[in-house]
Amino acid sequence: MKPSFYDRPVVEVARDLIGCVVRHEAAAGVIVEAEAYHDSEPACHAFVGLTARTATLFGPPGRAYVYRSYGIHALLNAVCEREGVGAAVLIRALEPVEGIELMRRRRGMEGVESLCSGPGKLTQALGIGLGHNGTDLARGPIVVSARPPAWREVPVAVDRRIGITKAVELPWRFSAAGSRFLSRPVRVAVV
DNA sequence: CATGGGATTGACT
DNA sequence: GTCAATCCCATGC
Repeated sequence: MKPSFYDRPVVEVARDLIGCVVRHEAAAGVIVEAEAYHDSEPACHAFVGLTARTATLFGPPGRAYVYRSYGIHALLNAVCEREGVGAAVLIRALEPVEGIELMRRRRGMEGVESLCSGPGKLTQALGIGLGHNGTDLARGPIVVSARPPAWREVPVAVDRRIGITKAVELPWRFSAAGSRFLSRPVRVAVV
């Protein structure tokens, strides 16, 4: 997707990313779950302002923000809104579509449903690491591209974000309604 | 300079 | 359901 796609309110981008494809080398999947984060609310890393850690978030839209979570996992985000605003969409789950054997080897499991059903799982399955922080999502090596025809009109469910302790009430989690590949079930409404 | 806390996962009771 | 693993970085002394 072009940078202009990401240079919009982060909640809109999160919703519109459902159904888009993430590829890294020989592995690819359709985004079935994503969450929005914005520097105006305390669950966002950028809430603390511009620091070494958040520099990518405040940078130009359309880049990858990759950080280490719980000392173990790498989590992938797409930086949104204009430079100077700290906002990003966390990619939380993919439906695997290509390189499934490679994903199985990297994850050490068989079931397709568990290969990319979580933000730390999908980076492991796709071979994404901290070295990808700041890279361009239009140029690669991680590439996000438009919805395939079958995903053009996918119904999107809305829910509260997962795994956070602040601003838990915001309905900023989006997912492909009824998908078997989510990190956790949806509790609320469908748009 | 020391410390505390995660946008998680997988193993275990 | 509970819990440990593990490390970067923001904060506070």
